Amino acid sequence: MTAVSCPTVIERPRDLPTSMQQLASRAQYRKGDTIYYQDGPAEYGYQIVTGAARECALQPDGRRQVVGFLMPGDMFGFCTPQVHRFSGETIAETTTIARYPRHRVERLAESDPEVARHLLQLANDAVERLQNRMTVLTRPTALERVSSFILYMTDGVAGNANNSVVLPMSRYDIADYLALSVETVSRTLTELRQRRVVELFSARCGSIIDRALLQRYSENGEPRSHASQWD
Amino acid sequence: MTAVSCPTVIERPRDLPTSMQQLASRAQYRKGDTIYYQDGPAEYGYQIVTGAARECALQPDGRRQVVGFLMPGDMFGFCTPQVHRFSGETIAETTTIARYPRHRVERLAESDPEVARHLLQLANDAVERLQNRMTVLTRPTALERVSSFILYMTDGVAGNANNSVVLPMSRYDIADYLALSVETVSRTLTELRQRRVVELFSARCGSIIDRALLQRYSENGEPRSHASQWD
DNA sequence: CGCATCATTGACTTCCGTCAAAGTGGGTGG
DNA sequence: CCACCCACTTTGACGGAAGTCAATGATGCG
Repeated sequence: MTAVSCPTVIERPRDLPTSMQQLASRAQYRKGDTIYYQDGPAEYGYQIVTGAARECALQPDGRRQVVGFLMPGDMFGFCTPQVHRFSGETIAETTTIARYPRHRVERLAESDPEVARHLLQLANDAVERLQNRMTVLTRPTALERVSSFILYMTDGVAGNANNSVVLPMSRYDIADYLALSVETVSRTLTELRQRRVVELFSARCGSIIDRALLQRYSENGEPRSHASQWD
Repeated sequence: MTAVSCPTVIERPRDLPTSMQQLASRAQYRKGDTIYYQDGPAEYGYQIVTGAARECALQPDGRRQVVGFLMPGDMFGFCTPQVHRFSGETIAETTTIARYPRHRVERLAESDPEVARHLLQLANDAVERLQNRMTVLTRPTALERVSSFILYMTDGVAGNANNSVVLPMSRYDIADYLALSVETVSRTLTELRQRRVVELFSARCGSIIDRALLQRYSENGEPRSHASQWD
Protein backbone atom coordinates (compact mmCIF):
# COMPACT_ATOMS: atom_id res chain seq x y z
CA MET A 1 0.00 0.00 0.00
CA THR A 2 2.85 2.38 0.80
CA ALA A 3 0.90 5.54 1.52
CA VAL A 4 2.14 8.08 -0.98
CA SER A 5 3.71 10.81 1.01
CA CYS A 6 3.86 13.97 -0.90
CA PRO A 7 2.65 15.91 -3.85
CA THR A 8 0.34 13.43 -5.43
CA VAL A 9 -3.14 14.14 -4.28
CA ILE A 10 -5.16 14.15 -7.45
CA GLU A 11 -8.84 14.72 -7.81
CA ARG A 12 -9.86 12.70 -10.80
CA PRO A 13 -13.43 11.59 -10.04
CA ARG A 14 -16.07 14.22 -9.53
CA ASP A 15 -19.79 13.81 -8.88
CA LEU A 16 -21.55 16.91 -10.00
CA PRO A 17 -25.06 17.97 -9.07
CA THR A 18 -27.38 17.02 -11.91
CA SER A 19 -28.55 20.62 -12.14
CA MET A 20 -25.00 21.44 -13.13
CA GLN A 21 -24.50 18.45 -15.37
CA GLN A 22 -27.46 19.50 -17.43
CA LEU A 23 -25.66 22.63 -18.50
CA ALA A 24 -22.89 20.66 -20.20
CA SER A 25 -22.41 20.17 -23.89
CA ARG A 26 -19.77 18.00 -25.45
CA ALA A 27 -17.07 18.74 -27.98
CA GLN A 28 -14.51 16.68 -29.84
CA TYR A 29 -10.96 17.86 -30.38
CA ARG A 30 -7.95 16.56 -32.17
CA LYS A 31 -4.38 16.57 -30.98
CA GLY A 32 -2.94 20.03 -30.51
CA ASP A 33 -6.23 21.91 -30.68
CA THR A 34 -6.58 24.94 -28.47
CA ILE A 35 -9.56 24.69 -26.17
CA TYR A 36 -9.24 28.25 -24.98
CA TYR A 37 -6.70 31.01 -25.24
CA GLN A 38 -4.64 32.76 -22.65
CA ASP A 39 -5.96 36.30 -22.20
CA GLY A 40 -9.10 35.25 -24.04
CA PRO A 41 -12.57 35.51 -22.47
CA ALA A 42 -13.33 32.77 -19.95
CA GLU A 43 -16.78 31.72 -21.06
CA TYR A 44 -16.70 28.05 -20.23
CA GLY A 45 -15.45 25.61 -17.68
CA TYR A 46 -14.39 22.22 -18.94
CA GLN A 47 -14.11 18.60 -17.98
CA ILE A 48 -12.06 15.97 -19.77
CA VAL A 49 -14.22 13.00 -20.76
CA THR A 50 -11.64 11.06 -22.74
CA GLY A 51 -8.14 12.00 -23.84
CA ALA A 52 -5.82 14.46 -22.19
CA ALA A 53 -4.92 18.14 -22.23
CA ARG A 54 -2.47 20.63 -20.83
CA GLU A 55 -2.70 24.11 -19.42
CA CYS A 56 -0.01 26.46 -20.68
CA ALA A 57 1.14 29.93 -19.80
CA LEU A 58 2.97 31.83 -22.46
CA GLN A 59 5.25 34.41 -20.93
CA PRO A 60 6.00 37.82 -22.34
CA ASP A 61 9.56 36.77 -23.15
CA GLY A 62 8.26 33.90 -25.26
CA ARG A 63 8.91 31.09 -22.85
CA ARG A 64 6.25 28.52 -22.29
CA GLN A 65 5.26 26.96 -19.03
CA VAL A 66 3.14 23.87 -18.88
CA VAL A 67 1.16 24.61 -15.77
CA GLY A 68 -0.62 21.29 -15.47
CA PHE A 69 -1.83 18.21 -17.23
CA LEU A 70 -5.47 17.24 -17.35
CA MET A 71 -6.67 13.68 -17.46
CA PRO A 72 -10.14 12.17 -17.77
CA GLY A 73 -12.41 13.46 -15.03
CA ASP A 74 -10.36 16.59 -14.38
CA MET A 75 -12.21 19.88 -14.40
CA PHE A 76 -10.56 23.15 -15.27
CA GLY A 77 -11.18 26.66 -16.49
CA PHE A 78 -13.63 27.39 -13.68
CA CYS A 79 -11.32 29.16 -11.31
CA THR A 80 -10.22 32.12 -13.37
CA PRO A 81 -10.94 35.80 -13.68
CA GLN A 82 -12.95 37.09 -16.64
CA VAL A 83 -9.94 36.36 -18.76
CA HIS A 84 -8.04 33.08 -18.90
CA ARG A 85 -4.63 33.14 -17.29
CA PHE A 86 -3.63 30.04 -19.22
CA SER A 87 -4.43 28.46 -22.50
CA GLY A 88 -5.86 24.96 -22.67
CA GLU A 89 -4.67 22.60 -25.38
CA THR A 90 -5.39 18.99 -26.12
CA ILE A 91 -2.61 16.44 -26.10
CA ALA A 92 -4.24 13.17 -27.02
CA GLU A 93 -5.02 12.21 -30.59
CA THR A 94 -8.72 12.59 -29.94
CA THR A 95 -10.10 14.25 -26.84
CA THR A 96 -13.70 14.64 -25.75
CA ILE A 97 -14.53 17.47 -23.42
CA ALA A 98 -17.68 18.53 -21.59
CA ARG A 99 -18.21 22.27 -21.59
CA TYR A 100 -20.07 24.26 -18.94
CA PRO A 101 -21.14 27.86 -19.59
CA ARG A 102 -19.59 29.70 -16.70
CA HIS A 103 -22.14 32.45 -16.32
CA ARG A 104 -24.95 29.92 -16.18
CA VAL A 105 -23.08 27.84 -13.64
CA GLU A 106 -22.44 30.93 -11.57
CA ARG A 107 -26.05 31.97 -11.82
CA LEU A 108 -27.02 28.50 -10.71
CA ALA A 109 -24.61 28.78 -7.80
CA GLU A 110 -26.43 31.86 -6.54
CA SER A 111 -29.52 29.81 -5.88
CA ASP A 112 -28.07 26.36 -5.34
CA PRO A 113 -25.59 26.17 -2.44
CA GLU A 114 -24.54 22.72 -3.52
CA VAL A 115 -23.35 24.08 -6.83
CA ALA A 116 -21.60 26.92 -5.03
CA ARG A 117 -19.83 24.39 -2.86
CA HIS A 118 -18.72 22.51 -5.92
CA LEU A 119 -17.35 25.65 -7.48
CA LEU A 120 -15.28 26.26 -4.40
CA GLN A 121 -14.12 22.67 -4.60
CA LEU A 122 -13.05 23.23 -8.19
CA ALA A 123 -11.07 26.23 -7.07
CA ASN A 124 -9.39 24.01 -4.54
CA ASP A 125 -8.56 21.52 -7.25
CA ALA A 126 -6.97 24.24 -9.35
CA VAL A 127 -4.89 25.30 -6.38
CA GLU A 128 -3.89 21.71 -5.81
CA ARG A 129 -2.71 21.30 -9.38
CA LEU A 130 -0.60 24.42 -9.11
CA GLN A 131 0.82 23.28 -5.84
CA ASN A 132 1.73 19.92 -7.29
CA ARG A 133 3.80 21.65 -9.87
CA MET A 134 5.33 24.00 -7.38
CA THR A 135 6.43 21.14 -5.20
CA VAL A 136 8.13 19.59 -8.16
CA LEU A 137 9.74 22.84 -9.23
CA THR A 138 11.39 23.30 -5.87
CA ARG A 139 13.25 20.02 -6.16
CA PRO A 140 16.81 20.97 -6.96
CA THR A 141 17.90 18.06 -9.14
CA ALA A 142 16.54 16.70 -12.38
CA LEU A 143 16.41 13.19 -10.95
CA GLU A 144 14.09 14.30 -8.20
CA ARG A 145 11.84 16.22 -10.55
CA VAL A 146 11.50 13.49 -13.10
CA SER A 147 10.96 10.85 -10.43
CA SER A 148 8.26 12.97 -8.83
CA PHE A 149 6.69 13.43 -12.19
CA ILE A 150 6.51 9.73 -12.95
CA LEU A 151 4.90 9.07 -9.60
CA TYR A 152 2.52 11.94 -10.23
CA MET A 153 1.50 10.45 -13.53
CA THR A 154 0.75 7.05 -12.07
CA ASP A 155 -0.89 7.88 -8.77
CA GLY A 156 -4.49 8.82 -8.71
CA VAL A 157 -5.06 7.87 -12.30
CA ALA A 158 -8.37 6.07 -12.44
CA GLY A 159 -8.07 2.30 -12.69
CA ASN A 160 -4.34 2.13 -12.25
CA ALA A 161 -3.72 -0.09 -9.30
CA ASN A 162 -0.61 -1.43 -10.97
CA ASN A 163 2.63 0.25 -11.93
CA SER A 164 2.09 1.05 -15.57
CA VAL A 165 3.09 4.50 -16.75
CA VAL A 166 1.49 6.23 -19.69
CA LEU A 167 2.81 9.59 -20.79
CA PRO A 168 0.38 11.12 -23.27
CA MET A 169 2.50 14.25 -23.54
CA SER A 170 5.76 14.87 -25.38
CA ARG A 171 9.15 15.26 -23.76
CA TYR A 172 8.89 18.94 -24.55
CA ASP A 173 5.71 19.15 -22.51
CA ILE A 174 7.38 17.36 -19.63
CA ALA A 175 10.38 19.65 -19.90
CA ASP A 176 8.22 22.76 -19.78
CA TYR A 177 6.30 21.35 -16.86
CA LEU A 178 9.42 20.53 -14.87
CA ALA A 179 11.34 23.60 -16.01
CA LEU A 180 14.15 21.49 -17.40
CA SER A 181 15.58 21.15 -20.88
CA VAL A 182 14.29 18.34 -23.08
CA GLU A 183 17.72 16.84 -23.16
CA THR A 184 17.90 16.65 -19.41
CA VAL A 185 14.49 15.02 -19.22
CA SER A 186 15.54 12.47 -21.79
CA ARG A 187 18.87 11.78 -20.12
CA THR A 188 17.24 11.38 -16.74
CA LEU A 189 14.71 8.91 -18.08
CA THR A 190 17.53 6.96 -19.66
CA GLU A 191 19.33 6.89 -16.36
CA LEU A 192 16.24 5.65 -14.54
CA ARG A 193 15.94 2.95 -17.16
CA GLN A 194 19.58 1.97 -16.82
CA ARG A 195 19.28 1.80 -13.07
CA ARG A 196 16.29 -0.45 -13.67
CA VAL A 197 13.94 1.73 -11.69
CA VAL A 198 11.54 1.99 -14.60
CA GLU A 199 11.25 0.29 -17.94
CA LEU A 200 9.98 1.87 -21.13
CA PHE A 201 8.34 -0.20 -23.84
CA SER A 202 8.18 2.84 -26.02
CA ALA A 203 8.94 6.50 -25.47
CA ARG A 204 5.57 7.17 -23.91
CA CYS A 205 4.61 3.93 -22.29
CA GLY A 206 6.29 1.81 -19.66
CA SER A 207 6.10 0.70 -16.07
CA ILE A 208 7.70 1.22 -12.71
CA ILE A 209 10.02 -1.55 -11.59
CA ASP A 210 11.08 -0.27 -8.19
CA ARG A 211 8.53 2.10 -6.83
CA ALA A 212 10.13 2.46 -3.43
CA LEU A 213 13.40 3.54 -5.00
CA LEU A 214 11.62 5.96 -7.30
CA GLN A 215 9.97 7.39 -4.23
CA ARG A 216 13.34 7.80 -2.59
CA TYR A 217 14.78 9.47 -5.65
CA SER A 218 11.89 11.90 -5.73
CA GLU A 219 12.70 13.03 -2.19
CA ASN A 220 16.37 12.48 -2.55
CA GLY A 221 19.10 15.05 -2.27
CA GLU A 222 20.15 16.36 1.07
CA PRO A 223 17.81 18.79 2.72
CA ARG A 224 18.56 22.24 1.44
CA SER A 225 16.14 24.18 3.54
CA HIS A 226 16.41 26.62 6.32
CA ALA A 227 13.55 25.57 8.46
CA SER A 228 12.37 27.14 11.65
CA GLN A 229 14.95 29.47 12.99
CA TRP A 230 12.57 30.12 15.84
CA ASP A 231 11.58 26.58 16.70
CA MET B 1 4.22 54.55 -15.99
CA THR B 2 5.80 51.46 -17.55
CA ALA B 3 2.98 48.96 -17.30
CA VAL B 4 4.40 46.06 -15.35
CA SER B 5 4.35 43.13 -17.65
CA CYS B 6 4.51 39.92 -15.86
CA PRO B 7 4.08 38.15 -12.59
CA THR B 8 3.29 41.01 -10.34
CA VAL B 9 -0.44 41.35 -10.05
CA ILE B 10 -1.07 41.59 -6.36
CA GLU B 11 -4.36 41.87 -4.62
CA ARG B 12 -3.66 43.89 -1.54
CA PRO B 13 -6.86 45.84 -0.95
CA ARG B 14 -10.08 43.99 -0.27
CA ASP B 15 -13.54 45.29 0.46
CA LEU B 16 -15.48 42.68 2.31
CA PRO B 17 -19.22 42.58 2.84
CA THR B 18 -19.99 43.92 6.30
CA SER B 19 -21.83 40.71 7.12
CA MET B 20 -18.50 38.98 6.72
CA GLN B 21 -16.45 41.64 8.47
CA GLN B 22 -18.60 41.26 11.54
CA LEU B 23 -17.36 37.71 11.97
CA ALA B 24 -13.76 38.84 12.43
CA SER B 25 -11.79 38.97 15.62
CA ARG B 26 -8.29 40.34 15.98
CA ALA B 27 -5.14 38.80 17.32
CA GLN B 28 -1.62 40.05 18.00
CA TYR B 29 1.43 38.01 17.18
CA ARG B 30 5.14 38.41 17.63
CA LYS B 31 7.86 37.59 15.17
CA GLY B 32 8.10 33.93 14.33
CA ASP B 33 4.76 32.92 15.84
CA THR B 34 2.86 30.19 14.08
CA ILE B 35 -0.60 31.30 13.07
CA TYR B 36 -1.66 27.86 12.00
CA TYR B 37 0.03 24.55 11.42
CA GLN B 38 0.44 22.50 8.31
CA ASP B 39 -1.80 19.43 8.57
CA GLY B 40 -3.63 21.11 11.41
CA PRO B 41 -7.38 21.81 11.27
CA ALA B 42 -8.33 24.78 9.11
CA GLU B 43 -10.72 26.59 11.40
CA TYR B 44 -10.05 30.15 10.42
CA GLY B 45 -9.29 32.35 7.48
CA TYR B 46 -7.02 35.30 8.08
CA GLN B 47 -6.24 38.79 6.94
CA ILE B 48 -3.08 40.72 7.71
CA VAL B 49 -3.88 44.05 9.31
CA THR B 50 -0.34 45.17 10.09
CA GLY B 51 2.97 43.37 9.82
CA ALA B 52 3.79 40.48 7.53
CA ALA B 53 3.69 36.71 7.38
CA ARG B 54 4.74 33.77 5.27
CA GLU B 55 3.10 30.53 4.21
CA CYS B 56 5.41 27.53 4.47
CA ALA B 57 5.23 23.94 3.38
CA LEU B 58 7.40 21.51 5.24
CA GLN B 59 8.17 18.55 3.05
CA PRO B 60 8.51 14.98 4.22
CA ASP B 61 12.25 15.07 3.52
CA GLY B 62 12.66 18.03 5.83
CA ARG B 63 12.99 20.73 3.23
CA ARG B 64 11.06 23.90 3.61
CA GLN B 65 9.30 25.85 0.93
CA VAL B 66 8.15 29.37 1.46
CA VAL B 67 5.02 29.33 -0.62
CA GLY B 68 4.16 32.98 -0.35
CA PHE B 69 4.54 36.17 1.61
CA LEU B 70 1.57 37.98 3.06
CA MET B 71 1.43 41.71 3.44
CA PRO B 72 -1.16 44.04 4.98
CA GLY B 73 -4.54 43.49 3.34
CA ASP B 74 -3.76 40.00 2.11
CA MET B 75 -6.22 37.27 2.97
CA PHE B 76 -5.25 33.64 3.30
CA GLY B 77 -6.20 30.33 4.80
CA PHE B 78 -9.63 30.42 3.17
CA CYS B 79 -8.91 28.28 0.18
CA THR B 80 -7.87 25.02 1.78
CA PRO B 81 -9.33 21.63 2.52
CA GLN B 82 -10.32 20.70 6.09
CA VAL B 83 -6.64 20.53 6.89
CA HIS B 84 -4.07 23.23 6.16
CA ARG B 85 -1.65 22.40 3.40
CA PHE B 86 0.75 25.06 4.66
CA SER B 87 1.67 26.59 7.92
CA GLY B 88 1.32 30.31 8.46
CA GLU B 89 3.99 32.15 10.39
CA THR B 90 4.54 35.79 11.18
CA ILE B 91 7.64 37.56 9.99
CA ALA B 92 7.36 41.07 11.32
CA GLU B 93 8.24 41.99 14.88
CA THR B 94 4.61 42.57 15.69
CA THR B 95 1.79 41.49 13.44
CA THR B 96 -1.92 42.06 13.81
CA ILE B 97 -4.27 39.67 12.10
CA ALA B 98 -8.03 39.52 11.64
CA ARG B 99 -9.44 36.04 12.03
CA TYR B 100 -12.60 34.73 10.36
CA PRO B 101 -14.20 31.48 11.51
CA ARG B 102 -14.39 29.48 8.34
CA HIS B 103 -17.48 27.45 9.09
CA ARG B 104 -19.40 30.60 9.93
CA VAL B 105 -18.20 32.29 6.77
CA GLU B 106 -19.17 29.26 4.75
CA ARG B 107 -22.54 29.13 6.40
CA LEU B 108 -22.95 32.78 5.59
CA ALA B 109 -22.00 32.06 1.99
CA GLU B 110 -24.88 29.59 1.66
CA SER B 111 -27.37 32.37 2.16
CA ASP B 112 -25.42 35.35 0.90
CA PRO B 113 -24.27 35.07 -2.72
CA GLU B 114 -22.08 38.11 -2.30
CA VAL B 115 -20.08 36.35 0.37
CA ALA B 116 -19.88 33.26 -1.80
CA ARG B 117 -18.54 35.39 -4.61
CA HIS B 118 -15.92 36.81 -2.31
CA LEU B 119 -14.86 33.34 -1.28
CA LEU B 120 -14.33 32.46 -4.92
CA GLN B 121 -12.38 35.65 -5.28
CA LEU B 122 -10.17 34.60 -2.40
CA ALA B 123 -9.53 31.33 -4.18
CA ASN B 124 -8.48 33.33 -7.19
CA ASP B 125 -6.11 35.30 -5.02
CA ALA B 126 -4.59 32.09 -3.73
CA VAL B 127 -4.14 30.90 -7.29
CA GLU B 128 -2.53 34.17 -8.16
CA ARG B 129 -0.05 33.93 -5.30
CA LEU B 130 0.85 30.41 -6.32
CA GLN B 131 1.21 31.44 -9.91
CA ASN B 132 3.45 34.32 -8.98
CA ARG B 133 5.80 31.95 -7.29
CA MET B 134 5.59 29.45 -10.10
CA THR B 135 6.52 32.07 -12.62
CA VAL B 136 9.53 32.95 -10.57
CA LEU B 137 10.52 29.33 -10.05
CA THR B 138 10.57 28.66 -13.76
CA ARG B 139 13.16 31.35 -14.35
CA PRO B 140 16.38 29.52 -14.98
CA THR B 141 18.91 31.93 -13.49
CA ALA B 142 19.31 33.36 -10.04
CA LEU B 143 19.55 36.87 -11.45
CA GLU B 144 16.13 36.56 -13.03
CA ARG B 145 14.55 35.12 -9.92
CA VAL B 146 15.96 37.68 -7.55
CA SER B 147 15.12 40.54 -9.89
CA SER B 148 11.57 39.27 -10.23
CA PHE B 149 11.37 39.01 -6.49
CA ILE B 150 12.46 42.56 -5.87
CA LEU B 151 9.91 43.83 -8.36
CA TYR B 152 7.30 41.61 -6.75
CA MET B 153 8.05 43.11 -3.37
CA THR B 154 7.69 46.67 -4.57
CA ASP B 155 4.75 46.49 -6.94
CA GLY B 156 1.32 46.51 -5.52
CA VAL B 157 2.45 47.29 -2.03
CA ALA B 158 0.05 49.83 -0.67
CA GLY B 159 1.35 53.37 -0.71
CA ASN B 160 4.53 52.65 -2.60
CA ALA B 161 4.55 54.86 -5.63
CA ASN B 162 8.27 55.25 -5.33
CA ASN B 163 11.09 52.77 -5.66
CA SER B 164 11.78 51.87 -2.07
CA VAL B 165 12.22 48.23 -1.24
CA VAL B 166 11.49 46.74 2.15
CA LEU B 167 12.23 43.10 2.76
CA PRO B 168 10.61 42.09 6.04
CA MET B 169 11.83 38.51 5.61
CA SER B 170 15.26 37.00 6.06
CA ARG B 171 17.58 35.87 3.27
CA TYR B 172 16.68 32.33 4.22
CA ASP B 173 13.03 33.05 3.61
CA ILE B 174 13.85 34.53 0.24
CA ALA B 175 16.02 31.56 -0.61
CA ASP B 176 13.28 29.11 0.26
CA TYR B 177 10.81 31.14 -1.74
CA LEU B 178 13.01 31.29 -4.82
CA ALA B 179 14.35 27.75 -4.39
CA LEU B 180 17.91 29.01 -4.32
CA SER B 181 20.61 28.73 -1.71
CA VAL B 182 21.06 31.60 0.72
CA GLU B 183 24.52 32.18 -0.59
CA THR B 184 23.28 32.59 -4.12
CA VAL B 185 20.60 35.04 -3.01
CA SER B 186 23.18 37.05 -1.16
CA ARG B 187 25.66 37.00 -4.03
CA THR B 188 23.01 38.03 -6.51
CA LEU B 189 21.92 40.94 -4.37
CA THR B 190 25.53 42.00 -4.09
CA GLU B 191 25.85 41.85 -7.84
CA LEU B 192 22.73 43.95 -8.35
CA ARG B 193 24.18 46.44 -5.91
CA GLN B 194 27.52 46.51 -7.68
CA ARG B 195 25.87 47.01 -11.03
CA ARG B 196 24.03 49.89 -9.40
CA VAL B 197 20.61 48.51 -10.22
CA VAL B 198 19.55 48.68 -6.60
CA GLU B 199 21.03 50.15 -3.47
CA LEU B 200 20.72 48.73 0.02
CA PHE B 201 20.83 50.96 3.06
CA SER B 202 20.74 47.94 5.25
CA ALA B 203 20.25 44.24 4.59
CA ARG B 204 16.51 44.54 4.50
CA CYS B 205 15.88 47.99 3.23
CA GLY B 206 16.89 49.82 0.09
CA SER B 207 15.63 51.17 -3.18
CA ILE B 208 15.62 50.52 -6.87
CA ILE B 209 17.95 52.68 -8.91
CA ASP B 210 17.26 51.40 -12.41
CA ARG B 211 13.84 49.86 -12.57
CA ALA B 212 13.86 49.31 -16.31
CA LEU B 213 17.07 47.34 -16.11
CA LEU B 214 15.75 45.30 -13.21
CA GLN B 215 12.73 44.54 -15.32
CA ARG B 216 14.97 43.42 -18.13
CA TYR B 217 17.00 41.23 -15.83
CA SER B 218 13.84 39.61 -14.56
CA GLU B 219 12.86 38.54 -18.05
CA ASN B 220 16.35 38.05 -19.25
CA GLY B 221 17.87 34.86 -20.53
CA GLU B 222 17.13 33.51 -23.93
CA PRO B 223 13.83 31.75 -24.43
CA ARG B 224 14.13 28.16 -23.36
CA SER B 225 10.68 26.96 -24.21
CA HIS B 226 9.22 24.57 -26.66
CA ALA B 227 6.08 26.35 -27.64
CA SER B 228 3.48 25.22 -30.07
CA GLN B 229 4.69 22.34 -32.14
CA TRP B 230 1.31 22.39 -33.84
CA ASP B 231 0.90 26.08 -34.18
C1' DC C 1 28.98 43.64 26.45
C1' DG C 2 28.50 39.15 24.52
C1' DC C 3 26.15 35.80 22.17
C1' DA C 4 23.12 34.13 18.56
C1' DT C 5 21.21 34.79 14.39
C1' DC C 6 21.64 36.58 10.07
C1' DA C 7 24.44 38.08 6.05
C1' DT C 8 28.34 38.09 3.09
C1' DT C 9 32.34 36.36 0.68
C1' DG C 10 35.60 32.85 -1.21
C1' DA C 11 37.14 28.30 -3.28
C1' DC C 12 35.79 24.24 -5.30
C1' DT C 13 32.74 20.89 -7.57
C1' DT C 14 28.83 19.23 -9.67
C1' DC C 15 24.85 19.45 -12.44
C1' DC C 16 22.37 21.14 -16.05
C1' DG C 17 21.77 23.96 -20.23
C1' DT C 18 23.46 24.67 -24.81
C1' DC C 19 25.01 23.20 -29.27
C1' DA C 20 25.37 19.58 -32.44
C1' DA C 21 24.23 15.33 -34.48
C1' DA C 22 22.28 10.99 -35.00
C1' DG C 23 18.42 7.75 -34.22
C1' DT C 24 13.32 6.48 -34.02
C1' DG C 25 8.66 6.16 -35.41
C1' DG C 26 4.39 7.17 -37.33
C1' DG C 27 1.67 9.09 -40.91
C1' DT C 28 0.89 10.49 -45.64
C1' DG C 29 1.16 10.21 -50.33
C1' DG C 30 2.98 8.16 -54.33
C1' DC D 1 3.07 -1.38 -49.77
C1' DC D 2 6.95 1.23 -49.45
C1' DA D 3 9.48 5.33 -48.95
C1' DC D 4 9.95 9.64 -47.53
C1' DC D 5 9.49 13.21 -44.29
C1' DC D 6 8.75 15.43 -40.19
C1' DA D 7 8.30 15.61 -35.45
C1' DC D 8 9.95 13.62 -31.67
C1' DT D 9 13.65 11.34 -28.90
C1' DT D 10 18.13 10.18 -27.64
C1' DT D 11 23.13 10.78 -27.05
C1' DG D 12 27.64 13.26 -26.78
C1' DA D 13 30.88 17.13 -25.66
C1' DC D 14 31.56 21.38 -23.44
C1' DG D 15 31.09 25.49 -20.53
C1' DG D 16 28.90 28.11 -17.10
C1' DA D 17 25.94 28.82 -13.22
C1' DA D 18 24.72 27.59 -8.80
C1' DG D 19 25.20 24.42 -4.72
C1' DT D 20 28.24 23.02 -0.95
C1' DC D 21 31.66 23.73 2.50
C1' DA D 22 34.03 26.92 5.22
C1' DA D 23 35.08 31.15 7.29
C1' DT D 24 34.51 35.88 8.37
C1' DG D 25 31.43 40.15 9.15
C1' DA D 26 27.45 42.50 10.65
C1' DT D 27 23.41 43.23 13.48
C1' DG D 28 20.35 43.07 17.08
C1' DC D 29 18.73 41.36 21.48
C1' DG D 30 19.34 40.01 26.16
